[in-house]
Amino acid sequence: MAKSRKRTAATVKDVAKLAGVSAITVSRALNSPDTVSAGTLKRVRRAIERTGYVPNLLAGGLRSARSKLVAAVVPTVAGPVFLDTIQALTDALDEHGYQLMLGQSGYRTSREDALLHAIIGRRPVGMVLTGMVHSEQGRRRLLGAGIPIVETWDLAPEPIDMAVGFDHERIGEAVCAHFHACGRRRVALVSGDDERAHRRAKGFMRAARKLLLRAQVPVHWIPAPATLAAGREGLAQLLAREPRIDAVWGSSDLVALGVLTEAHQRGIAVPRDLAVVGFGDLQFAAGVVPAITTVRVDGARIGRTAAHMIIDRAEGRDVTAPIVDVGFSLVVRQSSA
Amino acid sequence: MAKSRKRTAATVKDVAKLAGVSAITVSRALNSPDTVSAGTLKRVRRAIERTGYVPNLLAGGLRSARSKLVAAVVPTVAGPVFLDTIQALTDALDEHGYQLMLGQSGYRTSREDALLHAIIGRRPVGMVLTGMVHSEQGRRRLLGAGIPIVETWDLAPEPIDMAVGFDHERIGEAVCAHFHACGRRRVALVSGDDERAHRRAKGFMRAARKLLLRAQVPVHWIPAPATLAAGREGLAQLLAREPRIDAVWGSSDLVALGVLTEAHQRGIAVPRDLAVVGFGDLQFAAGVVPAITTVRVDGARIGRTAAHMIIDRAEGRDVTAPIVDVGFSLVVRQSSA
DNA sequence: GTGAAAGCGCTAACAG
DNA sequence: CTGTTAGCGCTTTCAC
Repeated sequence: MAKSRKRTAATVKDVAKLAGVSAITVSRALNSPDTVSAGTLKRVRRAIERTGYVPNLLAGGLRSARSKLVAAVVPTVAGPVFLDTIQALTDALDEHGYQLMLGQSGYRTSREDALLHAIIGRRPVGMVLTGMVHSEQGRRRLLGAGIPIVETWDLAPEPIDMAVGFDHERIGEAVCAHFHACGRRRVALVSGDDERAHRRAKGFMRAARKLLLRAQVPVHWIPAPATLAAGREGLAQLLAREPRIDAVWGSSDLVALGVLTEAHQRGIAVPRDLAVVGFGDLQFAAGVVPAITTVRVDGARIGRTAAHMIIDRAEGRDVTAPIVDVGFSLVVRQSSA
Repeated sequence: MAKSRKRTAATVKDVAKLAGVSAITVSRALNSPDTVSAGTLKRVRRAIERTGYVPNLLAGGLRSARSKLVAAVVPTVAGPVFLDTIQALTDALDEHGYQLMLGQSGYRTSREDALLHAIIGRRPVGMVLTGMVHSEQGRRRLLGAGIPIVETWDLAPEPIDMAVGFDHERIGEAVCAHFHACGRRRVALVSGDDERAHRRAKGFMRAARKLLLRAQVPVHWIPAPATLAAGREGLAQLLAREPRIDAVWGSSDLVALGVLTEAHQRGIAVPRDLAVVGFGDLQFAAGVVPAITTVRVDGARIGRTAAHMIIDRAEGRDVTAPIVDVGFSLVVRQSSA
């Protein structure tokens, strides 16, 4: 073979030459096959097959200003919280020919800015944010990018653009109300100290004042990441301060499992002596003994909804409901009676 | 303002005009600041600030054929197995100014091909694959793309290009040897039926024949995703077939926790009557009671190593060790004595 | 140290 | 239904 076909990837021109048509016809055969005659289509397709041509979407995106790339930023992928959302997001995007670019902000504001810069430079058609954008410069950059933005996992009071999530404070209220309904009065919290957990705790405490007439709710704060061990430690610390607590809410099921484990070790009967509730409905929550009462949020729905919002806007359709509350459900199991 | 600066993003030209230099000088100020005089640099930087210019990396990548985009494909992100790898990968790439594009192959061969097509079209500088590429066409496409490829989580016998992972069969042997050392003879498996789990099971059985002189090891296969409930069911099924088993290996810690739970419910003492081992060293494994003996794999190291392999090759450096075995460790805890 | 011209691979716009 | 021309925004030459 005279020409080394290996050195550089095939382009529209190569395909066009082989098929005996012009470059634009190849482009059309790919992007709007019905505007091309059946015969030509067949010849182009064969040429594509032969050359192993894969269209350079960078070039196409540059010209058409449609990159079919959607960016998502999460604080961290490790930690099972955002998984369902990411999975559903990826799947929904994929179904429509879009691709996901993933970034981790890592709970640090410092890198947030550099990350946004790197992402915006790739001209995604939209962005999905989980966790707030903290810096003012960051918000300005995003606004300036002029692309659809969906904030998730939190119903921001003033979203940059669109939002799909739920009300963390109301979850706190609901859990407290559940404890109240179970006849618990000496409630306590073992909670992570990220922003969303804080808001859930805030809702819980507000309800505690109203329903349980308790001004003070003992809280043991744990640093990220929330682990089972932190849950065990949390219960131990709480009991040291308040031996008579009768209900504990953990900020994740992992924490709740830790509380359960520690209670078991100390011979504290759950739910008789201590009611325990978690958050997230992680895979093990329903299966352990006692099964963990928890709060379930439809993470997959959040991801799917976010994907469709971005795609709709990217393709020029209006998004009728730019703020979606997916709600939550309290799943009552054995650990709280 | 006469010209609407909002409608379309600022380009090099806008910045150049404002700074009173040519476009190429702006480019140089950004990509090789030391080739530009200090005064010019300052003026360009101010102009960038003022215009809110964010370089279009698509255009740059098109021209320079360097996209600074790395693609990763995992079967699924939900399921905590690949998380550490993805996290470390994202972080390591980010540190070097690279971005991650994430795809899910979803264990289905059908979509694998379309996914590869969509990815290659974006001309990433490299790809990280988790789980094998099954179709022949897929392998050809990858080879044809001519970019560095790292296969992870498995030491493929004949990697497409590079590989970083561990030997699943040897893990199976190690677990079986551990059971043997604990004096267990009537061993059994509760295993997922994906390819990697199969290989671990294969190694286990080979060792069982040698060490325990058992030709047959009872196995309960469970469909993906592996859940705690499946683990409970698994032990129940195994006991129905073989009431006298004294050791069970679950293909994930979640499955092992299910086995533990079911054992507890039936009054089977662990580890006295039944030794239980898991896989993955998930977050809860060390904290539950009894703590779960498990196999730990350094997922983060896999991700970091893969990232560096890709970056090295992308930047023209040689990768001295294109196949890296990160090994594994058996973490012995209370659930097996 | 700086600039002008050319072109990466593709598709929008306008013919025919 | 198909082709020609131009240009997306940047960076690689090659000049000065």
